[in-house]
Amino acid sequence: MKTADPELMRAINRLNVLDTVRRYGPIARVEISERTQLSTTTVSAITASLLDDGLILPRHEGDIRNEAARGRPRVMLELNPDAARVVGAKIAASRMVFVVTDFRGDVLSNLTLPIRIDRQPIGVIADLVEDGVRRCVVDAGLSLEDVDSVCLSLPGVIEHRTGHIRSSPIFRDVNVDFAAEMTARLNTSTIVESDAHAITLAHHWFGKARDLEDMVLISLEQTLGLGVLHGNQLFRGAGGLSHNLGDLVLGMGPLGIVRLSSQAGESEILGEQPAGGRFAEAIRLGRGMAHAQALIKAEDNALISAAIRAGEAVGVAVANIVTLFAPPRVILVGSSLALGEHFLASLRSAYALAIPPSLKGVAELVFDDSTDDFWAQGAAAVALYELYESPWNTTGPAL
Amino acid sequence: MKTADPELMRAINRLNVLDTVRRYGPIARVEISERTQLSTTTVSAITASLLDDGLILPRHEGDIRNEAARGRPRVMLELNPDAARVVGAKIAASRMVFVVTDFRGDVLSNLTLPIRIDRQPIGVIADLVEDGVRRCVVDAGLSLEDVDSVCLSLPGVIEHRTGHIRSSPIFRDVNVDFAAEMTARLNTSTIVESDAHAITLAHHWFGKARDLEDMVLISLEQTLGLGVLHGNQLFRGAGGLSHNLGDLVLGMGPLGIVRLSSQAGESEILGEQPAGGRFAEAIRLGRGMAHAQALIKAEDNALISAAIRAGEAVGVAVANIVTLFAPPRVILVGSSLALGEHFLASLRSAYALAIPPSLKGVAELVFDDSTDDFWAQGAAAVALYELYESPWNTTGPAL
DNA sequence: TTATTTAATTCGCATTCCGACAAAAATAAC
DNA sequence: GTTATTTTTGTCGGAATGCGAATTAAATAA
Repeated sequence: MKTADPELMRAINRLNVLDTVRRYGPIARVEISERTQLSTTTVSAITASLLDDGLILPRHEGDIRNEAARGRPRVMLELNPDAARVVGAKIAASRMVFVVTDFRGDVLSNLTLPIRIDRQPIGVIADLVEDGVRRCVVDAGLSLEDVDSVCLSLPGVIEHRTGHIRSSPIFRDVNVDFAAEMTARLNTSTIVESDAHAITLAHHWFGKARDLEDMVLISLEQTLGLGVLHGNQLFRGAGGLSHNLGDLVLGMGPLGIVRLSSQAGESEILGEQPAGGRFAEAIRLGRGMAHAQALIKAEDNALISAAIRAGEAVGVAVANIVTLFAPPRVILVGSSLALGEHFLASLRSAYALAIPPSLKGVAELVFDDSTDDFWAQGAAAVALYELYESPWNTTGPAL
Repeated sequence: MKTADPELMRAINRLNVLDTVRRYGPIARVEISERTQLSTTTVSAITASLLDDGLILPRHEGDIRNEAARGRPRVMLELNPDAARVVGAKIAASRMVFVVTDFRGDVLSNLTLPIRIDRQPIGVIADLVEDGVRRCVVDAGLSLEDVDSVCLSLPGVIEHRTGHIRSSPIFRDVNVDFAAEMTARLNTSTIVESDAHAITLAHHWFGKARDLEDMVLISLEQTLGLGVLHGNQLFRGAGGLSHNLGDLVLGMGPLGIVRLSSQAGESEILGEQPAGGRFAEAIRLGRGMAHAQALIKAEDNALISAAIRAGEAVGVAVANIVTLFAPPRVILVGSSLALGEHFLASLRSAYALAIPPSLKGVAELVFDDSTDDFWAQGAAAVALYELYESPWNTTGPAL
């Protein structure tokens, strides 16, 4: 257990204030005091220190005051966008998406590389990632020295704490210390995180879970992932392990184990397509779901039944997750949502059937089809959060 | 978020020291300092305060010293057993078990009431519980005024934080504020907790998880419960909700939803027995599993196949839990373990099939058939933990 | 009897947060 | 235009905390 000393105390309160400024910024000191339950004295001291470190700024321009406002006007504080830059990335099987954001998480530049990297050797992938990061940083008018941290998000089982990729559908090798590899290549602090966790934080910071401190997110992509937010924090399993939902067992059929991935995995939904055909080509390029959507509109029966089957499987899985975590909201994201109403309807009805009566109405189902940029922005948020936590001026006490 | 002030700091460190004394006591101050990473100065100050409050005692008698020990001898510290008394209880459908423990969690007296309370009105159950607590306290040679806290553990969905019983197989009513009801009746601070959580803490304190800070426990009784230990703490869901594993969906059969409880619930395993028969009578008295064990030994084919079916279902469920939490150990407890080798073997093989290859070997399966007393002792531990946490001398600073 | 070794305590310092008060900066009243 | 009022922000001293250095305590070894 971590020992509680004054330093930890300050770290906690600093993070608390900083995060309050992030969430509710521009915000006056008095309001920070109200929200954090810290005394105005303490808030003043901490904000002074944060101002001194250049992490926040007083807002002068456009002092919006109420008409009837009396007394000394509030000085609004907000994050200093220029306090840091980070890179967030979503690495998927058929594309990589990079964003550079400022200290607030606002996107400065983005870059999509539509490259199929499936099962390439680690060196090739690392080359491509390195290239993407560098190009995106240049696009933002920056140099890598200006970047404080990089967070790469990928599908699979990612051990954030150690930087290892235990297993990922896009890696041929297992148990790669990708964080160390990329830190060395970029000469910039680099961390890794599950893509599901990244999009979970994205929704907590910018999306459909800003108002919640507990929720669950399920990502339906090539891999099926899970993110659990618990008390405003990502719930990382025992060893920082992420969850691989696709491995969940839905039943023991006559042919053996039926896993969720075999019903709702991207490749299983799309099925075997004749090589060289237009559909197969679309899949190879990562446009499989978009193509499937078009085919479903044209009433392709095989695809429609696959979508329905997948929806049922996911609906049951979601119900099981809700049974375990009882979150107030479940957000579903990922490319499979593009399958359309057949998929969603069967998902909803399977969920309604599978959810135990006692939990009926506890969890709200929300569907979200964000762009890949949003995922990458979430990865950036992971990097930013670690910056917020890190002690900035370890060089002696605050003045 | 809780604001970090010196008071919180002290509370954290006090709890840390106290818990270290509990776990490793009798223990010298130097060793506490090593284990907690607190300075010897701080440990001295905190232990002085704990001694002052009478929560710990120096051990004089039988100073076991190493032969070759030089220097000033260590003063061993241990919990003061008389610092507090608590009552822990396991309330099940066909019996109630009470224990009175001292501050260390050692059992002073125990009492089993083999009463069937299934679905009785709340008043009747409360009467019986009140009676049991009072009798067990008297058995320990105490009066209720000597008891600092009572913790009642029951099956079902229990909201520990608010003291409400959301739903329980032994309650006719739902959403009962049982903690308030019993606090009023006993005139003693009373809390409620899921029985699965109680036995989870029992294993962490006294049983097969003393060495772990993360683990998962699955209880197989009338109700199927789950306890998750995360960082030495019980993981309580969003609203302090407990988990009801029986509601997990294992598959969509031709007859609709197949829930775990329909395969592995106690009543489903034992099946419909002819009313008035010996078996039915045994079930009514809570001896169903013992009876079943005897029948299985006598090669009752219906029961054997039920046991095998249940084992398969539980094995799959355990694999799914492991997929989500990746704990280093899973402890299985509960009356259903009495089904014997057929059940265990099919559980193990289903687990081996269902566990994803990447997680093979991550979790160790441990079976435990503790007495009901152990469950009740776990409930007592829940009560004790809250005492450890609570600020003892809010009356001014330490001297 | 003296030196050595280990454990525990005392003392002073740095840090934290907080309450009371004072300064700052605006509007409202005259 | 000057003064009073209101609200926000900063300053100062107090209380509590943990830590490092030095000191005391209590035993064995020489």
